[in-house]
Amino acid sequence: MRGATRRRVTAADVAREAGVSQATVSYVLNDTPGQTIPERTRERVRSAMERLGYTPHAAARALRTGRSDVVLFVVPDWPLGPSLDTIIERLSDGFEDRGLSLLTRRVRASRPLAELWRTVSPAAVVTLEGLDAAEVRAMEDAGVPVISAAVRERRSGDGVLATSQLLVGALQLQHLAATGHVRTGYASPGDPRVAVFRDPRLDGARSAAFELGLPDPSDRVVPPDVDAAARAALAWRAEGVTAVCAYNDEVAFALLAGMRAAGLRAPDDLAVIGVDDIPLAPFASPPLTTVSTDVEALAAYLATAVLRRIEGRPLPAAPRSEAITLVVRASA
Amino acid sequence: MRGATRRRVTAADVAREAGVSQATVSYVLNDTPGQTIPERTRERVRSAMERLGYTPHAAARALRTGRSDVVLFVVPDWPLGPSLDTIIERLSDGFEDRGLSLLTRRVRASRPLAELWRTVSPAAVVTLEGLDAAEVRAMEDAGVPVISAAVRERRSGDGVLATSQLLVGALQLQHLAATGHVRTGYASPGDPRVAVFRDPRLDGARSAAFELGLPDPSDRVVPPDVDAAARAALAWRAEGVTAVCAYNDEVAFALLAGMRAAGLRAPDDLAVIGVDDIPLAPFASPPLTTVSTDVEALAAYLATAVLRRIEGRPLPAAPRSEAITLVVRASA
DNA sequence: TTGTATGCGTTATCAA
DNA sequence: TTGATAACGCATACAA
Repeated sequence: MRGATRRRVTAADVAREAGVSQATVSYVLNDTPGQTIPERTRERVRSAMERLGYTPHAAARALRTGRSDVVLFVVPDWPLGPSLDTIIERLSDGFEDRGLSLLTRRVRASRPLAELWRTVSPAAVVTLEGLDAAEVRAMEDAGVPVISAAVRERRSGDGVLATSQLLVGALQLQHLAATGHVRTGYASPGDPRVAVFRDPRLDGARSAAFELGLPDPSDRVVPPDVDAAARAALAWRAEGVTAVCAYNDEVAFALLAGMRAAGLRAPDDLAVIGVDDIPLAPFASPPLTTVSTDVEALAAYLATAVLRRIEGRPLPAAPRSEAITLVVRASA
Repeated sequence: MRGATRRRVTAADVAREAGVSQATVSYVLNDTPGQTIPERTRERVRSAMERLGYTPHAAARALRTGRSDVVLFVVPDWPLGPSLDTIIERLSDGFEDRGLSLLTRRVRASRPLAELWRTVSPAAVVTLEGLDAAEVRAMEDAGVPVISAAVRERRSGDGVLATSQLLVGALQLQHLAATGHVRTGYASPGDPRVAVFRDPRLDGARSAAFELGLPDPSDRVVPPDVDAAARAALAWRAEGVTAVCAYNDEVAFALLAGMRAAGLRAPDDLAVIGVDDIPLAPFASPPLTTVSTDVEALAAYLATAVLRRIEGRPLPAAPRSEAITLVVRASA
């Protein structure tokens, strides 16, 4: 039986079975507007489809319409952590019932995308970073809506959601200030690729410090290594720093571990505040105080934005700024 | 300008530009074997492609060949943690230069897949769970290779990689036994959907205990909640348990946090060993001893298996059993 | 060595 | 209310 490769069931087969023309099948399949097909016929066609186990062929449809049922999600190369999963999951969920599939593609940052989207002819393109303007124009010209959650900075214009990383950093520092800290540190991740996120976060912390009349946060790299983290912690202590904003929760975990190794305790010797509120954050020792960026909201926004643009409807109003929440636990 | 939607560049355009027939373009594009095309012509065609910015249309190609450039990765609904990312990333990487795209789709367990693969006509289907046998047969009959990393149990036959979860559990318990523990516990996750992994792992621990003449591990649920975890830890202590195998590192983190809350210390009051060796494992307090399942190897195997089957070549020998490694840190 | 012609399964235009 | 029929862009059997 191997390789018997039964021919696939086509719309023509359904038509024959239902005793109608193949065009009619297409009409009832797509509820083509402007076609008046009596319920009787529709029913006949539908049951024929059912009986034969008909499934429309995506490729044929795509060839004909010039648009596939795929939404291309271009993900930059940087380590993004668990938030990415949330986004992907929410997007897929949102698309499933509309018959759209999410094609996720990690791409080395700012590599030309032309080949990718031209071959796939996606229904839309979603990205996290701000894409090259010329490239966006090319896609839009070709009729491919581009929805981008620019993380870098606020930009006006269609399809751009401003996720203010500045606010994240500011909120961290404000919390530290509110709990009485004056000299602060900023724990940057080892991986340089995340600079796109780190820079604005650090800037946010910086300006918050400035506005509060506090000294500039002292920036140090905290790599995912206990010893190195310990050294960083000690160095901060030596310069009188009493609290540090970590780039994200993973960096915070590393720092906490380093402090433990160095005999330092949080929050008394050094307070630590993270970003993301990852699932393990409550289980840190001590439980991690962090800033939650509500990726769910971001994902939800992206999903509806995509759907709206595919349907040619106007974009929903972007959430004023992401719902950024302080989650206070014990570490700061 | 909006909606000017320039017609796309087709192979015919390239042919015209290069002064050859469309067939020739196709030949050089695909290095069609059995065609002898002089380098001169090839070059002419290639430069024409370049000049016009030609990109083959995936849909048309798929329609013609009956096979798209998409590899469908069917992921079950259970929470899989960071290993999934690794698998996805490795698979995508492995496929990229072959021009294949990974289409990841989370699917509520054991829902019929027919609609999905029939519409997409993927080059192959990769799954983690054992799929319904009839469904697998249907796909293979339709010429779609199915590669599945069965996690449930060892099965013989094509395309099935046995990932012995039994061994994982056994290794955990053996380590605890080797470090002098007699009465042990098993920390199950709160989410019931992961039973597919949990059951064999627990079974593995059980039989290892049996073989060593030790009492059966005492199974308790440790939900992702500090208080509940604390209660579980106390309960274990009360029954004389001195060490527990956690279902995975996340459960271990929760347990460790619960113990801390209950004033218990690892490994003296209760030793804890996890599974997965997640990136944060070294930063646990104390650093987490765990069993690493080497997803990299699994992913690598899956990737080459897919490629081989697509090319119609025989499957590589499955790794005898996954390279399962004990990573000893401080918690057990 | 290259070109011609055909069909893959759909959708959409136009007649009937 | 429905049915022929012509693309869509490409791969390939066959002819030249």
